Amino acid sequence: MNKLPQISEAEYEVMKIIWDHAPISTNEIVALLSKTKTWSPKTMQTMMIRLEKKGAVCHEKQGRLYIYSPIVHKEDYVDMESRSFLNRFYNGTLKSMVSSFIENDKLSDEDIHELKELLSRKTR
Amino acid sequence: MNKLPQISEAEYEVMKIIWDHAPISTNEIVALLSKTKTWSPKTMQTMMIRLEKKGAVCHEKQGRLYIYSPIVHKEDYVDMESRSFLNRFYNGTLKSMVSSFIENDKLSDEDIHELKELLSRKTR
DNA sequence: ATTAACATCTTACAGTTGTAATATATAAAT
DNA sequence: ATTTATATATTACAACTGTAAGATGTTAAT
Repeated sequence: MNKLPQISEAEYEVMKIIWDHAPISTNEIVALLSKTKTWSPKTMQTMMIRLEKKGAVCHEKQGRLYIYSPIVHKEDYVDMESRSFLNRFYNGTLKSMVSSFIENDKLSDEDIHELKELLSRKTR
Repeated sequence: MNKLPQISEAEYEVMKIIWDHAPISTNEIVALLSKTKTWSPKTMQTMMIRLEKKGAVCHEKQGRLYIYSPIVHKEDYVDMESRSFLNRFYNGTLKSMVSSFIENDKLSDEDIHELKELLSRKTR
């Protein structure tokens, strides 16, 4: 049961690219991130280095280029964050969160309908 | 639409006490926090000062004692954090989160049943 | 009046994060 | 061979966080 590293918000944006496109070179990461972020390539590179130091990703060399791959699994990470979030704000349960959303009218009738659909489908 | 301050994880623990017990003195905050935290009272006081600087709480004096009250509303804050969390990890929708929980078998039959209950109650 | 308690105020310090700039090494171009 | 381009490595720096310790001021006790 290896503990997952903590990944900052900006680092997480880099992780998403790596998860979706690994194995992927530094340049490709920069190109993809540039589509949505205004960060300097230097900044992006700092993220990659930090992610590697944290054990979230690794790289292999291809000539002098770095090719990155994830070590941490996305599902595991999102899972951990979700549990942590629910613990912090909703007594640790999804039910509590959904309940609160309903109470505070955060959900449209449409949303509620879709959720019921989802749940029904699961109960065979 | 005043922007909410960012409140760190440790600061949030202090906020919870203030939300639940305001108006509340420094000493009472320390006493209540000590039940679950091992922090030094100095540390707790630092949190209070930072929360005030951020505009999350305010105080009035009673003799030389400080009596704290929240400025930021808990609902608003949890709301913001929830939206932010969903955006980061679940495309911004609760549906996506619930869906993922179902897919990954994070929910017991019991949980699913209760959720359906909740949702049904709301539809009229 | 002094002193002891104690509340608040000021300062500290290292780790993380956001956000790069500069330096170095190496491959490509001429 | 030299210059140029470019990838990686090193360094920077301030804000935020966790975690307090020490200084100062004020009330309470003697």
